[in-house]
Amino acid sequence: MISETSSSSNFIRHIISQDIKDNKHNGKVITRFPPEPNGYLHIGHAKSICLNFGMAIEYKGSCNLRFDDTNPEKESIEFMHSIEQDIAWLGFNWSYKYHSSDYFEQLFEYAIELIKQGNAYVDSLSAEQIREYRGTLTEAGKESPDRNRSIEENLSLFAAMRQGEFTDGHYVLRAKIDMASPNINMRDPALYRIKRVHHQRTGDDWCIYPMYDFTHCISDAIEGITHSLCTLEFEIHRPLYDWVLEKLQTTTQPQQIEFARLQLEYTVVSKRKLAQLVNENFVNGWDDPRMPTIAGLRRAGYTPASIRDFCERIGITKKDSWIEMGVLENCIREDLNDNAHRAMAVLHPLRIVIENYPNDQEEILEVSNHPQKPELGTRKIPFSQVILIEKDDFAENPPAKYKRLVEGGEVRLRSAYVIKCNKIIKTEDGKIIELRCSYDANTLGKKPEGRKVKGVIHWVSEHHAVNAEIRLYDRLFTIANPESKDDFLTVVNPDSLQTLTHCKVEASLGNAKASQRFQFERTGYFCVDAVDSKADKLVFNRTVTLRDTWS
RNA sequence: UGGGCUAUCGCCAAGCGGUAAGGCACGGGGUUUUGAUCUCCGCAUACCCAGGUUCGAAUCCUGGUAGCCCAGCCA
Repeated sequence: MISETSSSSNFIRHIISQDIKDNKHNGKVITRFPPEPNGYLHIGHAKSICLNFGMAIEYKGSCNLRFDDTNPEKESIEFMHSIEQDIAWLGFNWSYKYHSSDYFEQLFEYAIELIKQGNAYVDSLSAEQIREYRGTLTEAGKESPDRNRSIEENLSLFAAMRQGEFTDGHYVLRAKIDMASPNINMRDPALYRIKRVHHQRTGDDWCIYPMYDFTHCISDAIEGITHSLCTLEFEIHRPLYDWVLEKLQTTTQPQQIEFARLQLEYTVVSKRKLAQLVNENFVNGWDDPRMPTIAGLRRAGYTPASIRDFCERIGITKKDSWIEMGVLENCIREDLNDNAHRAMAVLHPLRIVIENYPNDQEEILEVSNHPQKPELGTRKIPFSQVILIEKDDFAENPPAKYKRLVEGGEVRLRSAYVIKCNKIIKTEDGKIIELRCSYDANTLGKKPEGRKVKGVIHWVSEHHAVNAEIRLYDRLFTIANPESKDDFLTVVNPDSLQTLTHCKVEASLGNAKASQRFQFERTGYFCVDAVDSKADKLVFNRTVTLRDTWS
């Protein structure tokens, strides 16, 4: 279970702390995470999950998972499964799992209660008419001719609605509030609609389904939720939330509190847009490592702890804000820097023959898995006459301050010897295909005598290295706010994925397990792709690069 | 121009009448067999603007300005 150490507070903690002090809700804290099962969870949901479960943990309360499944047209069991999996992966345990549909019968009874009070009525206006009658932001709406239908008639009509005696959309149950309210949500909002759609859980039991505004507050009350945390766009619904509970005199009165939703630079989070990226093949599925979905982040190699850390760092406020990508990246770097084992992988191999190293010799070097953490153990790395280094780590015409290998220069092979480049071998058309070097046998684990060697580069033994495919991912969009474009697809980054199929990784990586994470020294953090990597065909995804203060 | 909400460093964010925390980013020094990590230092006389109250205001009052949200039988 996750324990929370909070660095700075936020307004929701203030409210909850005060409520506990006042013994409101008998000092209890019960929250809920209420996703609609109509899509995959994304990083924005992670913020809400961390908040709701986090408050419950911090205040020794509880948090329910509640599927808000009142619109069967868009929802499915598959989405429920993925949502549960993602929450569990993030490290949270719900106290109870509920569905709004569990309450359909009670909701129906509550609706009848409202009708009996004279606070709801069955309306025969069409959707278009209701829109016209609603008025505008600056003009009051006008009352429906059905508004003063008798309670008895409303009761029998509503019962008939449930019995399936009317076609879809023929009637709607509405709250009777105030058609002149400056808050449009209070202008007799719809409570129930007729919709003959098979529900994933209740099957064909119902042909009328309750609306969000009616369902959510009552569901909260039924579960004894104390603090109903939701995003800012529901703020304007709060008077309705409170109205319903007040009229119904529910035994508990949950308090709705709104916070600003997460906006992350270089990403898009709307379901429609995410679906478009998948359907039009800009990415390879909902769990593509470039997607801001939890599944995508997981496949990219993000850890649950790093995402929780991110959610804690960005804070909770009511202010619209944009979080820079660097914050998320910093969180995963910090985690992986501490915990990922180091390894060597050559992405763009360049062959080196060490001429003074016996060609039939082979050494097994014992190398630390983490330079600062000996407790993470060691691994064995073979060294031999022919090795592979990164193309970039040799320069025929080096830029200023270049400290890797140059002709006639020396460089340290990480965890091995210092070598000197004696000769460049080129093809007829001038391409460098090989380097002839010599090594200083007296530099294994010790500094070379009489000179300083600044550069350190990674390498693998050609004969022992394992083939791997490495996928280099970059941000999916070329501008910070893709939503600001009329067509966000025009700002998709064409270079967001670079697939390298001829990489060579050190032998120890041959038995890496699915999803295992590593730091490939000097190049970044990578994880074994959970879907495509096979024993005979390793695939690594780049989670994030190392910080680079040089280029 | 109806109503609701918001405004503190490039990006986040504490602060709740006693004289601007922290993180990310950025700049610079040190350590280093990863140009990584680690470490040290620097980074808002100032809190959207203008008045006012107060010994004292980012915090209270008044008046502005800007941004976001609401007219689904979506959530």
